[in-house]
Amino acid sequence: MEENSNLFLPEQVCFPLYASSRMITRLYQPLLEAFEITYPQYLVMLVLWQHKKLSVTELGSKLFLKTNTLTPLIRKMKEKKLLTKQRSNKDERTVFVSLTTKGQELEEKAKDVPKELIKSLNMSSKDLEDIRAIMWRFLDNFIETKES
Amino acid sequence: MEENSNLFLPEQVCFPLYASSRMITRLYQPLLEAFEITYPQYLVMLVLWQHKKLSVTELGSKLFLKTNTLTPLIRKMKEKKLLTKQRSNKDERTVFVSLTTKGQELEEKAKDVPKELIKSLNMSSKDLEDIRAIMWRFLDNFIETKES
DNA sequence: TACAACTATGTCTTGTACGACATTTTACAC
DNA sequence: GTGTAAAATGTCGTACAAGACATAGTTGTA
Repeated sequence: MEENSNLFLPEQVCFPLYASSRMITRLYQPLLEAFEITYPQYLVMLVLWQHKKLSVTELGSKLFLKTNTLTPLIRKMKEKKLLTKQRSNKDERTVFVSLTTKGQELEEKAKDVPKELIKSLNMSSKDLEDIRAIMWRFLDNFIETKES
Repeated sequence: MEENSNLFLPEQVCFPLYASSRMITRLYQPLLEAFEITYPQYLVMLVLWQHKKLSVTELGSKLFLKTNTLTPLIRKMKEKKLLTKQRSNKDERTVFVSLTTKGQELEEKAKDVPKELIKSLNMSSKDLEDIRAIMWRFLDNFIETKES
């Protein structure tokens, strides 16, 4: 009995995480619709609201995304006039990304998004805090391991 | 101070979950490479190993995927001779999916994947169990809420 | 029995992700 | 100084993921 119970879907650890992640992206959608941005684009905004000006690679290291994903993402956000690109003088390889006035103004307009999202998750405070702690623990360890 | 700390990336709950989910998919890759399947395709296999024969919609309800995602996924897996499609006699709208012999044989070959993956996650048993419990709690509640 | 509502599947389009690889620029060893 | 490795960005191809919508088949009901 139970010989292959490790192949049983409800026993899986990663599947519910994977599915939850997609469901959460769905929950963000109605909240971000008003600003005409997607969830990944919102994440880029979060980083830029905090750091003002970053290279594509720096942005990627914070979001765990490579440039081959970021380049088209940034292009679309540039088309929406949310940000601008500027090549570095010191190092011609580097491209800096920073917000336009429109992008900066979005911060104030979107300030209730996290609260609204948390509400729609309908999870206990303890579960939320546990998730946050465990997932960051995993990510921090993941980076370390990769850099060795 | 801290007026918009809720827009601070490290304070986010969903972002680390989103990023972790992607990193885990990367960790699965080397383990699934030998079987020439992707992680979403592996999830389909998990369901079929357990349930033998399902309609596309039933498969989708277990994986939280709609048919517009599953149809191309199933098509690729059919091309790989892992499964077959069969239209129902009772209800001509319904299409059943079931494994080929090759697909069934993969179960035995892939039986160590979960163990190997868990190892590569490098997380404590407690964290793993907490994640599993919390994420399933969220998903179960998510389904309920949607069905009302 | 019509026929409208519903259901199951699928197509089409848009938007991430990401591996493989190319290009340009910089840094570094000799 | 010069060639070579390394870094930063980007292109290309493949594979999900999901909204909008189309289509064929079924069901409930007037």
